[in-house]
Amino acid sequence: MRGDFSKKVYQVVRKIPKGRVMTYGQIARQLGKPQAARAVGNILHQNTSLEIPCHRVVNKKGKIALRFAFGGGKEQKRKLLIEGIKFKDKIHVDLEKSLISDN
DNA sequence: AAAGTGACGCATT
DNA sequence: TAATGCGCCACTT
Repeated sequence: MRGDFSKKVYQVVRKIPKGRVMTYGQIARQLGKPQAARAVGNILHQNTSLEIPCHRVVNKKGKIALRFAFGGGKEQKRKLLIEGIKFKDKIHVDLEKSLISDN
């Protein structure tokens, strides 16, 4: 986590409440860089810190990260289920229920 | 310093 | 509706 952008990303991710999720794009937009969704994912991928609830970040379709840092997507899913987040299928969370609104 | 990478997302087929 | 293409951007080599 060298750059400023990383810090901002972590800052936002830390604020995601338990039981809710955000998309990479939302985070990018919230940081004023609507085109940086991919970079956000990249940064979270590198993140190994357990302090940051990066499991609460999914892509726009609600798909979890299959190559999650520890234990792959199954670990991410496990964490989300523990928080009560509902899944539409094996790899997609139910965004209608848990996605944080943009405003 | 240039080129490669990918936990993305939108447009186009 | 599913596949593919491709621009984007922080980070690593």
